[in-house]
Amino acid sequence: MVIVGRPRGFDEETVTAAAAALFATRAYDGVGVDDLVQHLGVHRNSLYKTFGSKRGLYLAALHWHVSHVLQPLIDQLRSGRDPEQFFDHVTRKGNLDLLLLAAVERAPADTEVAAVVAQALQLLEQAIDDVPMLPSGRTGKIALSELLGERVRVRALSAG
Amino acid sequence: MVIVGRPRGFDEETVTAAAAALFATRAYDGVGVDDLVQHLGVHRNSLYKTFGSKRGLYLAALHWHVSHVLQPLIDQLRSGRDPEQFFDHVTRKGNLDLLLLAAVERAPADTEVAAVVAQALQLLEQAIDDVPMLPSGRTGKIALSELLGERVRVRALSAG
DNA sequence: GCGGTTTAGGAACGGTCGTTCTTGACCGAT
DNA sequence: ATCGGTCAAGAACGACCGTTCCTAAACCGC
Repeated sequence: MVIVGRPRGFDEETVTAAAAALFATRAYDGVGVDDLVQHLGVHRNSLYKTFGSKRGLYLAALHWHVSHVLQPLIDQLRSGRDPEQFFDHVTRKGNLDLLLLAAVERAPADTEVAAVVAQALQLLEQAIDDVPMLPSGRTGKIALSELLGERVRVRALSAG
Repeated sequence: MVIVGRPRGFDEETVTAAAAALFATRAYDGVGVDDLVQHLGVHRNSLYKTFGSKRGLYLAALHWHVSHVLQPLIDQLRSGRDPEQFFDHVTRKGNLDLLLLAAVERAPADTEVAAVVAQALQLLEQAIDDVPMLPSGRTGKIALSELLGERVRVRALSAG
């Protein structure tokens, strides 16, 4: 495979990460392609050439979020050091927002999103379940629900 | 005040309830005025005459949901009988979905929605807090978070 | 009946959506 | 230098959005 033609002036992963940040703030339909073009600094044509469609970019951003944000947090939790910091990163900072929005808003309308969300939730649940010395009677499922709900509350109150 | 003119052919509260049901399934931007006209059986002009705008109808639906769905559930919980049924109505059935969507998706973009959501969450939290014989160490805040998160999980997995 | 008022029914509006097309600049290999 | 290819830039597309306007029908008080 020989590279031919003008090289692209943007880094695909950087753009994907920026898209993830944007999709984490507003609902899918609330983020226009114009917004993406403006915040990502990449032209429409390049976006469509690279990701195919707005949905393609969203799916790429969601996958990136799971593997480059959630997975490191999971790894950190599994390392056993500072489980409190995991809680903080997830609830206080917005590291769960894209997954949360995807679960609540997109998943019911997009089976592919639903599948990614389901897998991510499973990963999180399992990781929490494997934490030693979890208070008795508290499964990973319950602890994860508490995490998600806590973030819902914080997010809802953060505006106004 | 004397009534003059053709009487309306629909019940305002029935329409509001139907709108609430619709807004509970999809995101705000995902529900078009055409959808509302079709599912509610009321024509555009009447909707705009009655509620002013799509946002006005949404706010009416949200208020109705809080006072006619959540409040009765709260009252039932406070009555002390069958607290398990409260949990079931809220998580298994969709009785929390409109509030959940409003909290996650609308509240950050609409301060009036945020205010209604904040008050509703406060009501729920207080009601749970006042339940006697709550397991020690479990505040209403934590129990409500768990409720919300559980519903997020169920909702995300219900599609696909 | 009649006049006044409100609803019902659609057509129509400007704006914005996601997407595509057109044009020219750019780069690597020949 | 030239050709083949990709990229950048912006205009343009049809479709749909929320909203408004216009006309006819239905009802009340007189």
